[in-house]
Amino acid sequence: MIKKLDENSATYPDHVGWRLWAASRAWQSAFVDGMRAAGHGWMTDARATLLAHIARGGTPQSAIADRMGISKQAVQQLVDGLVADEILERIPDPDDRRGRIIRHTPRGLAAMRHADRVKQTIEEAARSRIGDRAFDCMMADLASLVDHFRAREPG
Amino acid sequence: MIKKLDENSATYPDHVGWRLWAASRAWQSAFVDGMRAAGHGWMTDARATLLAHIARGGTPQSAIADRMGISKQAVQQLVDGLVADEILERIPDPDDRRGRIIRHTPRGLAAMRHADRVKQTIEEAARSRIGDRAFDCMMADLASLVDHFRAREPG
DNA sequence: GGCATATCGTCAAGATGCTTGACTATATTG
DNA sequence: CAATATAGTCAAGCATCTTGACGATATGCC
Repeated sequence: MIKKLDENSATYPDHVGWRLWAASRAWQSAFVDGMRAAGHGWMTDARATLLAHIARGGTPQSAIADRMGISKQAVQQLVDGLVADEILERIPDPDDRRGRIIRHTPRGLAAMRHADRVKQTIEEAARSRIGDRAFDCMMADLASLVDHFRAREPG
Repeated sequence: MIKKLDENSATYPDHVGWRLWAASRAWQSAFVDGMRAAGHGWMTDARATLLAHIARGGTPQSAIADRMGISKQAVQQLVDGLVADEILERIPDPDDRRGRIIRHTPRGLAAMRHADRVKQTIEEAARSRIGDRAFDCMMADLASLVDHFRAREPG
């Protein structure tokens, strides 16, 4: 069994990176827990991240790898699993006969609708905790930060 | 070879969780890249996270697992590797004969001093990108958020 | 003191998520 | 048409994390 993060502070380092890590991890953990509690026992951190990179209308498999920053083979394996669980399906790309479009199955779409509700619940709780203004400010700052890092790390 | 995150936006989902994930991942990636470029080729994401949870004076091994939110066995394996690379060392805990204190070796301390500079460089760039006020605001908001999630997920 | 129970570190085995390398089929470019 | 690049796949392997079991030590209660 794994204990959750505790708060007894000593002289531990603290900086943006740590806080981002902790917040991101906590968010993801809350989401996966919420989905599992709602009957989606197949959800994992990696799958949640992958699913967050698939547009509702479908996304070329190679685009997923690019957006996630992992290898195409890793995407393939993740997608293989989700196809086996009937969450995703591969259809031929009409514009490129080499390619495949990854899109949600009906079951996957239902799960995504559920995921939206779970996310909304988590977000509303967080929003009411730190306040609307601070929350919106943080959202904007995070977006700038992401853009900043992207610019610094060229292909 | 892995491509970095790209920015061609379609109708992809966007929410706090995604931004936190992207920012956290980018920060960690920048840190690891910076350390490796500085000759610390042994640095990885998981090691960086672990090292961020060890106080300069040393930390009981079990406390690391608690703070990181992973199993004590996972911590052991990570520490094993860092001990083998002479970054960390285990010494007996004077207050608990079952326990061990994990602390930095001289080589580890040197690496940590270097890490501080790398972090500072990354942070300063980010700070100048989004502005001091927004940055400080975000730091505070992230701290609230982390506290919030911790409160929601009891041991 | 003595016993029940919990915790610390460890060994072992296994699952997951990622990597690189090699290969085929198709696109693109000149 | 030839050269080169890209999409997806198969295979093998490594890093990270998990659960289960165990001995040694602490802690709490009688």
